[in-house]
Amino acid sequence: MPTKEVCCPVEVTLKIIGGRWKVLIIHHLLNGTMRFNELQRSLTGITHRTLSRQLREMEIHQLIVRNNFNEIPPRVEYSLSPLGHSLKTILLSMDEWGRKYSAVAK
Amino acid sequence: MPTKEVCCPVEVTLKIIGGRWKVLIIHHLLNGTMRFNELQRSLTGITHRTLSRQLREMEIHQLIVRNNFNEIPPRVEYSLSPLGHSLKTILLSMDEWGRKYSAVAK
DNA sequence: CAGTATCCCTTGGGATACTG
DNA sequence: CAGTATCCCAAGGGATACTG
Repeated sequence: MPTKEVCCPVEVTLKIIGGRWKVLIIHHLLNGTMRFNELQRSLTGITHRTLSRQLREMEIHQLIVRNNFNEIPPRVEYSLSPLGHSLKTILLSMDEWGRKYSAVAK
Repeated sequence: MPTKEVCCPVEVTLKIIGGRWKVLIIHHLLNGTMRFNELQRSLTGITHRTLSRQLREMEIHQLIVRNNFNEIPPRVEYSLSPLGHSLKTILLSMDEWGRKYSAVAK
């Protein structure tokens, strides 16, 4: 497999929301706009370097909107785009299944 | 982060179905029982070593049932457990979102 | 406050050869 | 047919220091 072709739509979605943090970031942004450090404090354990990269990827994938106020001290706000917000259904399904799994399996 | 604690149910689900192949395996098994080589032929590009490991993990997670007929030549069939089958909702949501994403974004 | 720049380490998964 | 055993590599992400 030289090129990792992704053919299936399910795979596309997994590519976009996969990884350690993205779903958590989306989860927090579902409640509204948040600033960078505010997000970092919510996502216990994430480094600002990682948060920075995750947010940029999600911005490129058009899931979130970055609003830089160009103030001193800096102020940048992140919010979900309509596309990002439309992931809510999947997140809810995953939340529900995760609870069931934790209750049923082991 | 010495221990990668997973607190959120959404994260639990992502842990279980994340990775390159699991959703595809589930997708194929939704149509019914399949044998090992049959699965490998369907999942273009996967090596038997990787398929073997993915299936074992999914068996441990109780998503699939492994049925070894103890015949010569060997015959092993894999099918979804009820728990595994209950992921169908999520897969469908992800499929739908993936299609929309591919149509909308870029 | 909101980031970049380096460096490093773990993990997922591929290639290939061998086995009951 | 249905695997296991070795070996290897790239990518994700953590730790830390620095910056506008």
